[in-house]
Amino acid sequence: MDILPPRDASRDSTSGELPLSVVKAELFKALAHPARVRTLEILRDGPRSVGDLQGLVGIEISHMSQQLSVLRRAGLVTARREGSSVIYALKDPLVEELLAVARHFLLGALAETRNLLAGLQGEAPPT
Amino acid sequence: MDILPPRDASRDSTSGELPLSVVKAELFKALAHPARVRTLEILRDGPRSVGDLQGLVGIEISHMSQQLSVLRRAGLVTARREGSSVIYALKDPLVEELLAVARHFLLGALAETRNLLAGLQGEAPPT
DNA sequence: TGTCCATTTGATGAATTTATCAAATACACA
DNA sequence: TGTGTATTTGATAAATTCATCAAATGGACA
Repeated sequence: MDILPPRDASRDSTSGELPLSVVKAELFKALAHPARVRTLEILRDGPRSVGDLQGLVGIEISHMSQQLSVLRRAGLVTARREGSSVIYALKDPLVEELLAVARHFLLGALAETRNLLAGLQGEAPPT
Repeated sequence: MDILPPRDASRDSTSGELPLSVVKAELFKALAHPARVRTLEILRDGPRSVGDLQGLVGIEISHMSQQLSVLRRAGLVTARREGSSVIYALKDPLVEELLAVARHFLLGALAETRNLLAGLQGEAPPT
């Protein structure tokens, strides 16, 4: 991680946003895995037990539990115990909105070129 | 990365979204670093050269260039050469919206408890 | 052409994340 | 209490990302 220098407060966007950008990065980090995104997408349709999620996401149960703990720590989901199983749910409707905005952005990008993954454009800087 | 199993298409959210979740995760990965988030926040206020960004973000120039290449590959920013310098800009207004939604989510979470980083809650599953 | 400035690329070690396995914990129920 | 099911935790190797340095590239301009 970077060690931030004295800090240049000359611009507006530089003031008071240093910690926020770190926290935002943490949030995005929590979203930065296919299994976690899938999990949130599934939870959009309603609460689910760990076992259910595991089947739908298609990863090993202990891995599922680890991913859920990442989502929990980021405050993206809540968990409540129900009998012998634990039921997870989205914590905030803004999580759905975050996914929706991401989807719109990607669809827009796709409409224009098709290669976020293959990376044939946006690849090299202007020459 | 996970190797996805045959796939369970019994639920709606499971159909046709497997690749999208991977691409979304790529997008969030591109956002998952404080320097990159800062960079985008700065670019909200208008286009900037690499040198300017480097000063404002406060990381080494070659590191700055690397981070910009991550943002470029994710389609979050555009670059154009102007004389001897390269000017970066946000590519899509939805990038700003993504940051705004993230901020709202975090402010909401903060209002309720204060520990995404320290992780004193959302830490343990229900017992 | 040669030199300077701006930016990118490549190489590399350190740090972090991912995926897997084994073991622990929690609860239900006989 | 003991057994079975559900979930979490801990350990660990493999993969990825980060940060730093040195070298390469591109353009401006003398």
